[in-house]
Amino acid sequence: MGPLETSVMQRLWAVEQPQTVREVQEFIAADRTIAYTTVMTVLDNLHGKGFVTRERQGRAYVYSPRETREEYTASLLGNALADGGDRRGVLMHFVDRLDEEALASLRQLLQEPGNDPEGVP
Amino acid sequence: MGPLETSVMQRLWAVEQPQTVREVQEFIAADRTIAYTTVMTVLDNLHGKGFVTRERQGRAYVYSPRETREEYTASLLGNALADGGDRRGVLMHFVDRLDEEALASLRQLLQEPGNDPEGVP
DNA sequence: CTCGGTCTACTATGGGACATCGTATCCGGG
DNA sequence: CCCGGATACGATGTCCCATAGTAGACCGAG
Repeated sequence: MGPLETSVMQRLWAVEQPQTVREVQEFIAADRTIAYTTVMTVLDNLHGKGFVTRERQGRAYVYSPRETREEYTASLLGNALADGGDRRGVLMHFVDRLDEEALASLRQLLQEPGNDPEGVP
Repeated sequence: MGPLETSVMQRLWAVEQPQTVREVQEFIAADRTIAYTTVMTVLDNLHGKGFVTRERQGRAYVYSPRETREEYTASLLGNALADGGDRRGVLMHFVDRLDEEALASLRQLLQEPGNDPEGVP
């Protein structure tokens, strides 16, 4: 995903409402000049790649992210872990580099019996 | 990192000894045709990007990965986590999708007091 | 019903990274 | 000194992303 595509996604993630091309364009245009059609093309590409969904509202499309930013990032982590070598080794280095805040989150998340407590069907 | 670069890295990771261009080329040539100079260029690029180190052995270079595959992957995870939104949210989805084996590894790694147990300065 | 503005669809162009390899050059051993 | 293998350098082709113009569709106001 390129930098402009990333900017667009971050805009979609930052607001709750689905956004029109115009809204996204105006947001990015606050920082730098960018043509309306450029943003439109990017949104169309993102739609083609399945990163966003869109729906007609009047004659315009409104775009929404398919996943939340956190879900998307979690997918990235999952994919990287899946084909990045020995998983235990990867996780070892990964937690080694986490700060205390992240470690605390992780410990808490792992204690909660999110899935099957001691799974007896 | 492109597909050929990935192949080359995986070869370097798969063996312990530093590899010459020739050795890497022969390995890849087992699957598909590839010119010696192509592999050389890729290794040179990887060196330029800091993914591998090299050292002269006679008149040839021998190449070694700078990091283990697991360290490298862990870096990817760390970077993705760092700029992927709310870290707690990301971690939540991440652990949600892990299988039991990975969860067990993580739990064990988090119990070991790797850094400061209940750090009192 | 027609005009004008807004939106989309299609097309095109340029840059950068990766893949690919040829040629020129260099160097050590026989 | 000369040869074979290695490196250095550079040239192309391809693909993706960024960028944007133009043409056509559509809707609301007179």
